[in-house]
Amino acid sequence: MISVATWNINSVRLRIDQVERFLAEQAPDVLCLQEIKCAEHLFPHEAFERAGYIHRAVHGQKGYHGVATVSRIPFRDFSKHDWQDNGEARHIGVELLGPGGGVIIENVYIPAGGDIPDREQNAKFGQKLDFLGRMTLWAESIERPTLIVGDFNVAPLECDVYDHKALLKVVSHTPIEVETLDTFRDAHGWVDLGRQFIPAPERNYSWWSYRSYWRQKDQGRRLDHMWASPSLAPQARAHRFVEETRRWEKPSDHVPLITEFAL
DNA sequence: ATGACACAGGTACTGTGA
Repeated sequence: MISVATWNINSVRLRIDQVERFLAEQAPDVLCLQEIKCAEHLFPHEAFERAGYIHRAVHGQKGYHGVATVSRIPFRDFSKHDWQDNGEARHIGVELLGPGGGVIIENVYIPAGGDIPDREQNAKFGQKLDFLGRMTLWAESIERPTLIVGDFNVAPLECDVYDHKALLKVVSHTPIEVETLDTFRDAHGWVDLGRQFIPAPERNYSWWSYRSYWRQKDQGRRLDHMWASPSLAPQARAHRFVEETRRWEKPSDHVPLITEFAL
């Protein structure tokens, strides 16, 4: 059995103690982090080394964004895509060796997309849709069993937000984003493991704003996802959101997801 | 009602998140 986790940590240096606690308590074999917010030379390699996560692939960037995949089972660096073609560090892919050998794990941080859901008025929104468009072209040619995880910054289903009607014009839940994400899903037949194990319309939010009003009212969204290739999905045995981390002191605004595979 | 918070960089305040 292999377990894989994903977590938008919102600064890995600020929250390295929480990462260590999570690794000690949940013991995933692989952890994919987004928004590490540092260049690779400032990544806290020592803490992961001590915890037994001796295999690491870091695609960092000064100040913003940045992703990293750490593991106690061997992997090799597989790919770093720049689906915006602007130099931002939003993806890293690894290939598992040994247990789970041959499986590709893609760790992605899809752009948030700014405030206004209109590419004419807001270039960032267009960049988000174009990022998904380039991912779709890429997905059409995938030939390996693949798990893609991360902060997708889209809550696709009505039950993935606290108020569907109120959020139809809010970036992360607009119809054009959902359609664009659906097109990406269909390009490879990705299986949404979150909804395979926690079927709609059950609540399973992964993100709550830092603004206290939204937190107190449980106004969350499901922005983080784990999707498996059709050939890999049948091996998934369990899936959970570790919601308690959102109640830790000085938490990330996202919580981790974990999937266990019979590999 | 779309406000409220939090991070890095750098040391006042901006860019970013979503």
